[in-house]
Amino acid sequence: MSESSKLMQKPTHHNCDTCDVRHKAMCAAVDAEHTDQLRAIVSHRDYAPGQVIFEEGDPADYAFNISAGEVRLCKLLPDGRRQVTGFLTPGDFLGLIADSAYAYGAEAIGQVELCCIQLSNLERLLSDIPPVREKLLSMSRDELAAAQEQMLLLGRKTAREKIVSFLLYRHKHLGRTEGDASIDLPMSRVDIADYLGLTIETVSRTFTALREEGLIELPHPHHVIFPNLDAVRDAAEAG
Amino acid sequence: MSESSKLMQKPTHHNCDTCDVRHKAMCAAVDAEHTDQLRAIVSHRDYAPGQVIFEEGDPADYAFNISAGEVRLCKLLPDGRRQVTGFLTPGDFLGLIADSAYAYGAEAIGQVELCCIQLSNLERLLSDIPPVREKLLSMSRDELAAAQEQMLLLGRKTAREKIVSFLLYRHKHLGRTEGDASIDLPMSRVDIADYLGLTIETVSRTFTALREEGLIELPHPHHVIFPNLDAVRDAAEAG
DNA sequence: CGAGCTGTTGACATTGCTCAAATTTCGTGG
DNA sequence: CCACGAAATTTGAGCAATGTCAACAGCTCG
Repeated sequence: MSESSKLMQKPTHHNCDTCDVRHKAMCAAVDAEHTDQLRAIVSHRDYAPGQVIFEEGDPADYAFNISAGEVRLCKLLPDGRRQVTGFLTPGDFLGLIADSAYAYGAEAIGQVELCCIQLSNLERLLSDIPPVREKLLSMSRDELAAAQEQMLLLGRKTAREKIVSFLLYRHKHLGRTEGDASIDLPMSRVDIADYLGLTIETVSRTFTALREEGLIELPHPHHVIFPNLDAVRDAAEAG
Repeated sequence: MSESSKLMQKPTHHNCDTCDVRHKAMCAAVDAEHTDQLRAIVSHRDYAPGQVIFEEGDPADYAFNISAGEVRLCKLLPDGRRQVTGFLTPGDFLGLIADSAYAYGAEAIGQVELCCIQLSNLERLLSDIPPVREKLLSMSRDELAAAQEQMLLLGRKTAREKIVSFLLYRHKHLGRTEGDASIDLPMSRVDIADYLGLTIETVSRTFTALREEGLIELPHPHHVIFPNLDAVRDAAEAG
């Protein structure tokens, strides 16, 4: 199924101590005393835009943490219809395993850096350092809550509400600085459509409609400015 | 928000040793030596059909295991639109917590029996018996994989495919005996519609269409017979 | 400068929704 | 066991949101 893993660029070693996302990632639960053990078992890999990290159903050998860039998770139907089940950002854990195979495919959106851990090593880490398992459990709890929220969006929100919810989510969780009322959308319209259960045309038309109403500005298809954040919040669920 | 928890019927004590679902539930990871500890902290409660177990946003004090019956998980939009994010069956864990509040509401579908554990006790159990944390992690992995699958269904499948996938899922996971090509649907059409992101009319019409095509028999709205399981499987994702 | 990709816009088709009414099921009491 | 009323389900007719197909525009890269 996947030659993809062989296409990975060659491993490079980075330093866990200076890792930008250490505080957000699973590794935050590794105390100073075990950092050597952690450093010994992780490696780093870079991916080019669009590159496949692994495909759904591939035998799972590694788990990953996102160090930089953004990753899309995809599930496919036999006829090619695609659902993007999530976008991962730095600090997120990557590698949901069901029956020792990946439960979704993962692809780099832009340039991506991953921190890789072989599963056998991860399991040893989990038994050696109880807080890591706790951290992982708490992270999957959060992920599950996010999945429930996404089901509500997919099943019951209108196209407009889907787009607005998506934009607000990005702003809330990935806003650069406190006062910055703007967000980047590194992914394509196809990715957004497949994430929200829409077509690219509907996504595009909805962006245009929101722009014409003055709810957003679109200086560039991948950058959104909110002139009035509260007005956008009103549009999210109030119909 | 919720007077519901006060409406619970009075706790009764059952025996963990004779528990029907012990092998499927979280408790399976509790070894014989710790069963006393387990028995000491669990209680049982019964719920009548339709009764609210807890609501989304309620402060979370208890976690549950389903002992008998079926439970629906619900999320609501301010205007009343509802998404059923899952149906839980005996052995399932209930009580996803985000920020010390329940992430969804839970309601009994038919008569339900729950095994209840106070969260503080559950946490003690988790630290005392490492395999329990492992089991819980593995259960939430499964749940997350199921959630991804449901996103694919909600975002990309047609009404017909949604219904067929739903029926096949029930058959695969809840079929009574090996050869039994029939399933029960204890929940209402409203529940099914809200689970699949459809309206009750569409659900009903789709059932009728499947019946007229001979793919299913409907001796009763809550019982489905599959005269030819393979034909149904073909209809699931092949468009 | 032209090819190709991504995004936008337009015209039309269709799935699934809305509103309304008929029918079946089910609980209750006689 | 049967009758009655309420609730759940099914069916019908028309409609609207969103999808499909097609053309066009803007940008990037060679």
